[in-house]
Amino acid sequence: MEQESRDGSSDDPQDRDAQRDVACEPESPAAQTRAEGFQAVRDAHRSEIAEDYVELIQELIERSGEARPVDIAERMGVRQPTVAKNLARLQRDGLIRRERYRSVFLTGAGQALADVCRERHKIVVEFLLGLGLDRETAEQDAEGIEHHVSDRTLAAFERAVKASERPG
Amino acid sequence: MEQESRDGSSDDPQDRDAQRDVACEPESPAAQTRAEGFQAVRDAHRSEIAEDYVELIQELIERSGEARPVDIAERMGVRQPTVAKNLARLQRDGLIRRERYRSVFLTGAGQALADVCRERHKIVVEFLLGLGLDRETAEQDAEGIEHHVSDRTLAAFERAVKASERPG
DNA sequence: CCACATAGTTAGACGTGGCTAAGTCTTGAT
DNA sequence: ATCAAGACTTAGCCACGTCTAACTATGTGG
Repeated sequence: MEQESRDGSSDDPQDRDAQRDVACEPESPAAQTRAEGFQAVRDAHRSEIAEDYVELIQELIERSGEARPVDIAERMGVRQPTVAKNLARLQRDGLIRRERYRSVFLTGAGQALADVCRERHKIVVEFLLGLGLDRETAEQDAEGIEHHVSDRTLAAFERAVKASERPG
Repeated sequence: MEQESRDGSSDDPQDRDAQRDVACEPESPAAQTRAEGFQAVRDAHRSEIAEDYVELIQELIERSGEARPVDIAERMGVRQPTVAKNLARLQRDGLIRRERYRSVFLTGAGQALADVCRERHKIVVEFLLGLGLDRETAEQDAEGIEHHVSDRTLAAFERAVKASERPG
């Protein structure tokens, strides 16, 4: 999606900081790590919409037999043309299948992504509930948090949930 | 093919609305709440950049006496023109002060925002550390998570941190 | 069979947030 | 005092994700 021009090349355009001495320790390896963190957050943002949509589509299909753009729009809190554009991107990325004026269906890839997201969402919600939060807060915060939870952190959440489930 | 998979009846257009009514009563309140959640996430995204920048600017000023665009760019992992654009928006929004070809300074509002963000960041990191995560994972995940933590959830995190600090 | 309501699409605008290329300003060495 | 290097800006590109307005398709009912 973004520019792929910064991958395997030798000339690293990012470290022109050889002359930075006094201000911030030579070569600042901390800055490097930090930059990667921000990069990861930006990457996560790019997949958020896809994840939210496939998760919702899966749920709609299960609950009512089909996923109509108008229902997606209502639940996402956006207008229909917004849904149309986003669905076009999802289709381009091979996550959904559709025909004009018809409902939306998940491809194998879309289904797989939806499964992962649903599981992760469930863990995050249960974890937050375990912290003593009310269901609504847990659900809403999970919506934002779930896309930024690394595998390690998710595992830690799961551990905590399991631990509180059998407190003995 | 999938069109038939909704419930077995061929292409009866009537059961579409029938199912809809059953599955999610008109004007469904659940969908409403959900939509608000997604809206909140979108709102959070819009403030993320501002928060990350003021936090970083505050830190740079404290550690080296000034915040130069080139250093911001390095730590954010983006190019200088990107920083320039974002700083222009920050200035427009009254969070920073600057003159051409000079370093950046926080306004009162920017300082206040930075303080809040720093505190919140600290709580989230400590909370994640308390879960048994290594520092690097905690820092990186906190970067993504912190912008999506409601006051209630932050309070719950803080409680958990305090509880584990004095384990009894 | 036609008309109307609703679902879906298209076109076009706007702001964000990345990028490169190329220009301008500042500053420190000579 | 000059001049080169590095910091900063400008201009222009692109994709995303939102919107409104207006058009088209579908299908129900008179």
